[in-house]
Amino acid sequence: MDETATNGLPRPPLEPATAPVVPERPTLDGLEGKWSALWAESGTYAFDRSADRSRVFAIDTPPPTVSGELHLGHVFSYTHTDTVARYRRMRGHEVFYPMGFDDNGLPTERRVQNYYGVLCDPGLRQDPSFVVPEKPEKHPVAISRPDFIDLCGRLVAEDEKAFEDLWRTLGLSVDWNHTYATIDTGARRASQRGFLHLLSNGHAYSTEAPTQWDVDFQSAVSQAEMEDRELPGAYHRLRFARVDGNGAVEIETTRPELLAACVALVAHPDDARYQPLFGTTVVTPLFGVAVPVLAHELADPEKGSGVAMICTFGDTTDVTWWRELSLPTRTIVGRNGRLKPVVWGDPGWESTDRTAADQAYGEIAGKTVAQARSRIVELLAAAGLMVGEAKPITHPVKFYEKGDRPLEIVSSRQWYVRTLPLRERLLERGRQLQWHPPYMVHRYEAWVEGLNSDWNISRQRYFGVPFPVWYRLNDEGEIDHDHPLVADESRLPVDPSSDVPDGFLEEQRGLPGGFVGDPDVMDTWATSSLTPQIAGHWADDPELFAKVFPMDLRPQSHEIIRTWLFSTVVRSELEHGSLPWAAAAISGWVLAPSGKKMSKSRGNVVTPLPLLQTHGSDGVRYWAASGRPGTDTAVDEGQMKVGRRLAIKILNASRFTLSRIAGGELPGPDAVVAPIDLAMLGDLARVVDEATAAFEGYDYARALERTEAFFWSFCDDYLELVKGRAYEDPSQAGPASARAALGLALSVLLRLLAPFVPFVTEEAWSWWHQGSIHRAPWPDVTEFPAAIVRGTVSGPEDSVLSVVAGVLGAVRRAKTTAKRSMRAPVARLTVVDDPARLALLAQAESDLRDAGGVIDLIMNSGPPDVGVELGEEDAG
RNA sequence: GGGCGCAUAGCUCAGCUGGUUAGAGCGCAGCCUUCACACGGCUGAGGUCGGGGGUUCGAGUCCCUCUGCGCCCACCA
Repeated sequence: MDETATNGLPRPPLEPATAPVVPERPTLDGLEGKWSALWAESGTYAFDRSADRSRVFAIDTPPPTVSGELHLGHVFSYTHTDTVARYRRMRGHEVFYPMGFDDNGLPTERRVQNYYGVLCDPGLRQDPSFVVPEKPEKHPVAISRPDFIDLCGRLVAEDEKAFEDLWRTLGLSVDWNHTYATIDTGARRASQRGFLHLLSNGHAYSTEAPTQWDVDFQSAVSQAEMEDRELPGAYHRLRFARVDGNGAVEIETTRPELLAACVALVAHPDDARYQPLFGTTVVTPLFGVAVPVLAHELADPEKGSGVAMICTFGDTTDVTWWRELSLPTRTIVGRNGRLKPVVWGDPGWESTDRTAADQAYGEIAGKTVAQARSRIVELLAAAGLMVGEAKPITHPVKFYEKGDRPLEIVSSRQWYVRTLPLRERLLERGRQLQWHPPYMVHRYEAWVEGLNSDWNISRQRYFGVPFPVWYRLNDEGEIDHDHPLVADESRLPVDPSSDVPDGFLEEQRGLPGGFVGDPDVMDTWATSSLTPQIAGHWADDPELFAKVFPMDLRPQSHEIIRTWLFSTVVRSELEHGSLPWAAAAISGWVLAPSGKKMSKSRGNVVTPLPLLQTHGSDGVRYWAASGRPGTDTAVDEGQMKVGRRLAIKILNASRFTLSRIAGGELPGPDAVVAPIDLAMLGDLARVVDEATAAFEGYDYARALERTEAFFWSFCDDYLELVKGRAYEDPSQAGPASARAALGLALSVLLRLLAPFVPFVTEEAWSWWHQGSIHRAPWPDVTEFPAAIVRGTVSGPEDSVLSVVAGVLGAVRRAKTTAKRSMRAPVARLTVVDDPARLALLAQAESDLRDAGGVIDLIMNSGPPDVGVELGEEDAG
């Protein structure tokens, strides 16, 4: 049975059917528990690493964030991937389908702090006597980073168990021998190894630079983690006096509190109004700092008065101006979001009126940005330095996507990956990737083209992967950032807060002439950008990694194209010089039943477990698989009910079909000779072709739609038409044809449906087969009767089946109109049609008589019409 | 401001390279109960495809334009 399928891979063997053993009353109840346990026990989805590389289909499964619960969106998109995985497995691929858990990062860190009542102090040494607090203390206990990470690990282990249970209930065909967590040893090793390679190849660097900073989280934030929010603000018009005494320059600003950080004014070089001012000097109001008036193209003559004040740093434009115009640094906003103390008169803080400056600044020092803003406006107004009233506006302000207060730009030391020089190569890689749906490539391209800074990968947090580097301290105790001491790869993973660099002793930590560890951890994307390497055991199992990388498929949602997909492409390009996968399948979002996006703040998040219990896993999967690739889909319990009904129908139709073919040997495909049987199988063969083509393009929804439509017509019409004939003497050609066709159709249909409704198809399959349907071969045209293989069966337009089904429909309509039972006999059926169609009808005349209860059948040539005369029902 | 996507029966959506009277499911209405399935079956009534223009023998299906919705990006003066 080891045939080669059209994709060049050996087909899995199709076990011959066994004598059917069908339960009296089939039920969906308990199928999830029964089959998920059996699949686990028999390793149905275990990856065979001895498989040839060409057979491997590897999936870069998205690791869900473990903080909190899985929601229906997860069920939705993971089902999509699972249908593809199951299809690939049946087509002869050895599917590498791991599962990860994203437990690295801020959300986990916050939960641990609250759950255990602890705070991480990276300055502390690991305490060997540390015990897990039973209850959170009133005041948080400070603990070392290794102990903190240990607690994080404990907490997420519980979540991960719950996740795995849900995934098994849903029927994901994941290989549970291949799991990882983004904070586990393997992930830390891979992250640190990847980082060291970036460092040694010159792709990573650290520098002190203006950094987007969340003042609450006290951490840097990368471009990808930022979002705009519309916030009310106001334009304040301020007057800067010219030092030559020739009047004043008026500027407009939404951030008057940064006046003390002003380092220049700027206008567009072509702006005639300000050209005479370029090169002159003005003085800041209140603080009396002399600043130049400069020209730069980014200044917009249309905005405000056409002149902007450049502060260090109000926004990213300020950073650009500061860099390109080589301006001095005069920062006043601290990392805590409050205004830092400043001594006017010190170098860099020269003022024409030191006393006034001190007095004004004293009013705002120590205040938050928002508080300082109101106060400074009062001071300006009181001093008559504001022109007119503030003009309220609404404008976009940058936030950390998880943050509550606007980002500030502070100066700090960070690690960066050089992505800006890669733009062209990354665009090329984007074009090489197969996108499903194809238009999703635009999101990637827009992002790459819009990159305006290198990728900041360091975060000032604790629960994350530490940078595997230390720094020497000179004799004055100053840190030498330019010559990091790196860990040897064989030692990874290391934690520089507790591990010691080679050649040093723990006693030298923090002392002049000694060393300090890098205090930061990596951005969560710096780790998750390596999911193919982590899942494939790049750092510790090169043989496995060679089998699975580059992977075949990255499934993910569209909103993280700019983060996860992008960063994975970057890392793969820099580490391996290749794409990380051949294709990316982008799923849409699940919307609340109202059609709105689900979010915790809206309180419309739908949890999956009750739905799985109510509609069954197959029912929920059916709903999920009906959602087109890349399309946002609303939660629809109606669709789940339909899915459940389909599952029940599969059980009953299988049972019924098996009752017809039971008893005696099932004839092979070439026993199918009756025209109507061949017509049905011809239709089915086309469905196989369509479903296969759809799956090849990752269009699982289309595959399901075609298969399901056929299945219902199979039940409604074909089964009704042949159920009588199939019961007749099996040694006769007619009954043998029906039985062979029924057996083949059921086998093919169950296999076509298996990726979508794995539980019910496995159940029905088990009634007449050994082994799992999920390791059976995907249906193939070679299984069909030779007549169909050669394509001699006509299309659905004029098939025996379609003509007969049409007449059967007319008979049913007549019975319904007459309010009679479907079992009512038809005394006389008169079919008028053209001779060709009548000839087709004649080929299935006895099946039609059986199914319709037809006594007399008259066929006349003429304009199409069906006349039905109902008879009296037998008393008996 | 730029880009992408979507607008087809009451609802959720199919309709692939343009071709006979536009499809499905849900919902709705009616009918049929024990011989696969009431966790059911059968039948039916509902759209002229967001508006306008164009190409074509022919357009829901291609082009232009307008409108509405959603998303992504953009230098917050």
